[in-house]
Amino acid sequence: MKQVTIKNIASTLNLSVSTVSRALNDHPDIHTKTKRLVKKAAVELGYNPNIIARSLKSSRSNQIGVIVPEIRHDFFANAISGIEEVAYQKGYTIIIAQSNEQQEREVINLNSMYLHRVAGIIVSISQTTTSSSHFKRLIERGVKMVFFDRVCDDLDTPRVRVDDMESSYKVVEYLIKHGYKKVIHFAGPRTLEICRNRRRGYEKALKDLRVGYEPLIFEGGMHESDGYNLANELLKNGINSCAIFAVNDPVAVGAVKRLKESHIEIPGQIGIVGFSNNPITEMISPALSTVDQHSFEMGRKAAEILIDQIEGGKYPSSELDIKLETKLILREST
Amino acid sequence: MKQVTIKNIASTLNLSVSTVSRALNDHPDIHTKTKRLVKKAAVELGYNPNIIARSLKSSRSNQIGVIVPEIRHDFFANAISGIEEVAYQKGYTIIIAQSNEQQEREVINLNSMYLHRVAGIIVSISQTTTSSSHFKRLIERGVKMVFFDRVCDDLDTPRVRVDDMESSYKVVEYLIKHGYKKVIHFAGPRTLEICRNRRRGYEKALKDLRVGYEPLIFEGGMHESDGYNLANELLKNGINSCAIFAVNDPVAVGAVKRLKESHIEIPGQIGIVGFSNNPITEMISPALSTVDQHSFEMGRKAAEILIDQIEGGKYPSSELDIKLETKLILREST
DNA sequence: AACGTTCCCGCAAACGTTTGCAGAAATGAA
DNA sequence: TTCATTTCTGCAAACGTTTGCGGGAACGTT
Repeated sequence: MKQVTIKNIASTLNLSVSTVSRALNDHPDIHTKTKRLVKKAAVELGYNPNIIARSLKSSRSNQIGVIVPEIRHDFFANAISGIEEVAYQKGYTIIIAQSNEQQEREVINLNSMYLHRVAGIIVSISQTTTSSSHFKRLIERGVKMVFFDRVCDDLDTPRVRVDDMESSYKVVEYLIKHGYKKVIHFAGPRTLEICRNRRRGYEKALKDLRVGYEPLIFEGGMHESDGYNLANELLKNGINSCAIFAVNDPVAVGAVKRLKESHIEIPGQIGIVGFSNNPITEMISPALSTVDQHSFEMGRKAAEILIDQIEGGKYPSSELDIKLETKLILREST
Repeated sequence: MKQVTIKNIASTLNLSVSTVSRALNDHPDIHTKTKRLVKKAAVELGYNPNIIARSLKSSRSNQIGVIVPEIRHDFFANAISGIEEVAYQKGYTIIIAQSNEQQEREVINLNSMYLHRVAGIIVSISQTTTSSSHFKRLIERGVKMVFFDRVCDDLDTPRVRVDDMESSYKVVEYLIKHGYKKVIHFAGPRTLEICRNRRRGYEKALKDLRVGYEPLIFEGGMHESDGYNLANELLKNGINSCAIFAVNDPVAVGAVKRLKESHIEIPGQIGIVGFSNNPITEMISPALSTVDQHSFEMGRKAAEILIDQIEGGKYPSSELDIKLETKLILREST
């Protein structure tokens, strides 16, 4: 079935294409009687505007690109849900792509979005991203970009995140002040600023509270398997009395798995805290203490800022560095 | 910075636009020397094709629309991840929208995707969807559509799902044969075919195995809060020795929550089984028995079929009703 | 009645790419 | 050298919409 276009309406009503277009768009130059006629015919003929044609005329689309490491990851799924909510309300659609923690795929995804002339892009970078040149290139071409959670610290774009350093400082402070003789950090990759900052917060808390021992840091990735492996390493080192501050919930959950396998009492022998507040943390046994970073809200905020940028809003991009409040949620694992 | 177009390359090389376009697309009519010149100039000038213009010319895009009830729901996040993997490999991008379990929003999302002239659409319907006319309308206009998991049973389109009836039959059969004197079903809304089929499997198993009691069905929604409320109702009815077969994992998890609040022994007093195999089921205590329906694979399969349809593949749409194998995973809750 | 102003509509270019068809140049055979 | 065929490139329309600008009709004033 052929699609109905403005041309069809025009020839049906013996009007010109431009008159029909203006009538459909309520242009003041068009007589109200003509407008009524055109709109009625549009409904009768089943006319639907072609967004592709509109986008070509304006040289850009009403689409927002979203690039995250993994869609299935709770935190990112929640953030995407928040982004979609705002985009839907403001008349934008979302193109989504995952980098699978690979910088090369991130580059391909970014280029694809550029080729689609998206209105703007929201990104949380992969854990292997070591250069921001692919982002820089598009920013230089005028593409609006907002980063959330995992950001590039050398780019002058809006960012939505939490104060990772302060939040992890508070976690470690809490652990120390509640009797844990030793606090260990399961860190993430240094390529990620959130990991560097969470690590800094850990180190600063130890220093400020004069714990009298050197920082004990185990470094791995951001997945359950990493937490599992680091806990394994911990046990191999004969450490079975401490608190663990894990870089995120999946790592914490993986560690819990391994500790339970060795019948380590949580929190009796080893306490553990994650970061994110994924739904799973409430349900595992023991229920996991964690830092809530409001992923849905983070997504919403990122979308609001990006759309404000796209629509020529009030804020210059270099003035936006939104830090959402976090909240330490204490459950059974501490 | 203005975008470089074929026109810029053409005027730089003193060639026509059509020659440049053909050279870039390796058209056999163009001399290889000319092709080399054009490609070199394209790189030097920083040319990027405009996908919008291409899409206008072909009257459609290389985009796949995906509509799910909720992005943040583990099952859907996994399925979307699987869809994106295949789409990425086959050179498609994904527009994503969530219906938030509302038929009206589903209609709006569908129309938006039509206006964007997506190449095809993958859908899992909302739990309030009672009519398929909005899908029918687009199918009649030639839009390729594939449903997964929650399908419309009156549409002649490809579907990817599991055999819900058979799978739930096996669950109930297992529960009965392993000593549960009474098996109760926490059902989902009847508007969803998966819920009706899971319920049918439950009823058929009871009948076939001549349990001597009537089906005991509590009906609610598909979320944790529904499971919590239904468990509350169960306890209020004074039932504290049985097995529960829940329509999906969130409902099962919600029920577990409520039962633990009342210090009911799982599986000692009440056994419980979910459906899906979300990651959370492995981690809660007790670890939840469930039916694995391979959500990532379901997404992959739906995308493969849709792209095959788009690219004029081998299978007529009315011959495709893919049932993925399920697997009963026994954990601590039974 | 004439003239100036306003209203209403149409022409045509533009956005960037693709492609059917035509024509000029090159090539080979007679 | 001439003619037929092949090669290579260009013209221009098309996709569907938007919009600057121009012109004819209607209207109001003198």
